[in-house]
Amino acid sequence: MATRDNAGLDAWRAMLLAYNASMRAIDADLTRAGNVPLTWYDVLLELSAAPGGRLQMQELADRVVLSRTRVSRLADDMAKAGLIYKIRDRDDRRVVWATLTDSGRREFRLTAPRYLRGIETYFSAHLTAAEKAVLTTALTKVNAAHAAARTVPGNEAP
Amino acid sequence: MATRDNAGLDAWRAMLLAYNASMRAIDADLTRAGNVPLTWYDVLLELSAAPGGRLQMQELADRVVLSRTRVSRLADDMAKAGLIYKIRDRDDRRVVWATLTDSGRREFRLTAPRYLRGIETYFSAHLTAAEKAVLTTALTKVNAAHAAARTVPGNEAP
DNA sequence: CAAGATTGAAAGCTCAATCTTG
DNA sequence: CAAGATTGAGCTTTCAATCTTG
Repeated sequence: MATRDNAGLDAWRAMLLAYNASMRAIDADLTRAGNVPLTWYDVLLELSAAPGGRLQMQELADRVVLSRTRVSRLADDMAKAGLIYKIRDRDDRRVVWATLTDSGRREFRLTAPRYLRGIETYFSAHLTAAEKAVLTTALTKVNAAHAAARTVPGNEAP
Repeated sequence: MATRDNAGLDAWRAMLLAYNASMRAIDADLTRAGNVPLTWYDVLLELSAAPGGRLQMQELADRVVLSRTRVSRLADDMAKAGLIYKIRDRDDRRVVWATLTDSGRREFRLTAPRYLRGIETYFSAHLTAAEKAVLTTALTKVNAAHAAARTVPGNEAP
């Protein structure tokens, strides 16, 4: 028994291990080099990509792989470090905008190459072009399914 | 600039998101159903697969994706819950064996189907057979590289 | 009351230091 | 002194409760 569809399990197991090993190696390199931690980098990245270099806390949390709560504290720390600043919206005073400062932009430009090199060294270097392509399309489908599930929850407790 | 080799970065990004979304969904299902947390399940799994249902703390930590420290505490909690027991080796009294109890085996058999169903639902279901195969071979290569790096560190500080 | 965001308490996880045995 | 394992301290992350505004 239990010999049915090992393919899915094998793929899952491989991803689990690859993700953890690569992530730890990349993060260790960044830390060793005195760069900002990966979580901070992720925030800088998303803000850099956003129009005006700013994003609502809500949106930021959705883009970064962290809980809303965590992003709130993270943003406070980064604001204290001068990489971003937080400001309330004029019209809807419930929303808060996290905005990149010049210092934040500088830090992002400084860290990005190291981060990209880490991905290359610890991950991409071991893959062929065809494999990269398949990984991207396949895992993007998985993500799409989860994103759809978030939009249509439908299974809360009453 | 920076338009070179987006393929590796895209694949990385897709894996990051897919891993997190799937993992959270699977874990949430397990928790909601009153099963043991994923970390406990992983320990049960590795012990089940090990000859005699037992493993040194060291070996266990290597197989599970957690630090040695964490596994030590985890094993204590699981022992307190009666799922495993810890016992010193007779010959080399430095090593400790974590051993599955009957209760632990039962819990594993109970949780396994749910876990496998979670992987299927939140991950495998979105992939073709060909994609699963490529994911497995590709990511296994990544893992092999990291395993090799661990065996031959060679880059410590003096 | 609902939505956006933050805070308090607690669990998860890791690093460095320590204990014990070979 | 080195290897196996644990412990203390501290950071990270989350859940539930709270505050504020629409």
